[in-house]
Amino acid sequence: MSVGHTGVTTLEGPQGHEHEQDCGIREVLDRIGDKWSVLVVVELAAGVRRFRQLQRAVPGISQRMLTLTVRRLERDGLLTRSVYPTVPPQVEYELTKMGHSLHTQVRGLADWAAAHRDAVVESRRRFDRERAQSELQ
Amino acid sequence: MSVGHTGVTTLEGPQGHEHEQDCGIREVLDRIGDKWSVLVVVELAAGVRRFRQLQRAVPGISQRMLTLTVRRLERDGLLTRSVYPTVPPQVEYELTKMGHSLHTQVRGLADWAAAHRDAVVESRRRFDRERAQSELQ
DNA sequence: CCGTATCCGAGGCGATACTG
DNA sequence: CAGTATCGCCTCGGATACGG
Repeated sequence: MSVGHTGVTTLEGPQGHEHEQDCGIREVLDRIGDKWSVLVVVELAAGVRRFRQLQRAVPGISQRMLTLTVRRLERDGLLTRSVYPTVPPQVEYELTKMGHSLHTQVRGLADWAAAHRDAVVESRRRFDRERAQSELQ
Repeated sequence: MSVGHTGVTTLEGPQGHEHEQDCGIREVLDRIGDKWSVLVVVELAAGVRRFRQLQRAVPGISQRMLTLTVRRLERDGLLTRSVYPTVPPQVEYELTKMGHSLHTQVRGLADWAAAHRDAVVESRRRFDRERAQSELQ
């Protein structure tokens, strides 16, 4: 894998595909299927953000993961990173047009989740209950 | 965590959230953000499938992961599992109405991916090239 | 403030072997 | 055919410390 650069744990996201038989879905998931990307996109959809702002806006994220996440999104052309050589340094992140178009799709999923959350919860409850039943014998 | 049942490694998917500050997005990702769920949903969107059929349709998936994946989707009410006590046993999986509605959203993402794949690839190329540059000094 | 480097644990997932 | 049980790798990601 040609270890040439300074070893940022790899910017390539999850990792290499191999088969490619599906549609482009695996491709998307390998991009934004990780723990934080989507949340960052959503936050940035609301407007320009600085590093700290992002970190505060996305509750559990660590500094390391925020860095990795925005770098990958930048690499994919989903956001831009603007460095202002002030003191202290200041960096602004902003969604690109493509980033916003992705956000639209993500909104779709979020809306779906909101609309079906109750049904999912109820389904799980039933499933678990019935499962508990059959375990008594 | 009340280890009561037969230990299927947990059907709860990824694992428990904790903060909940975002929208319902983390929720969706915890459901279908794993390696296989979406691919199974997509395949089932085409029609009823049996276990083997699914496994063949989703190239890299192992027997274990297919089992876990369909169980979780069933638990969430996204698909139904019908067992026919024939010999040999025969089990059919079919998307529920809710499963199909999810599929619609997933299609949206897939279409987005298809529409922007080239742009993403190009963006990466540029990013990596420029990165290689600055590494020479 | 904005990163990067290193260490390390947790668990997702694959391989394999075994039941009904 | 459909599913379960074990085992172990390997990668993601959190904690921490340091640099510009």
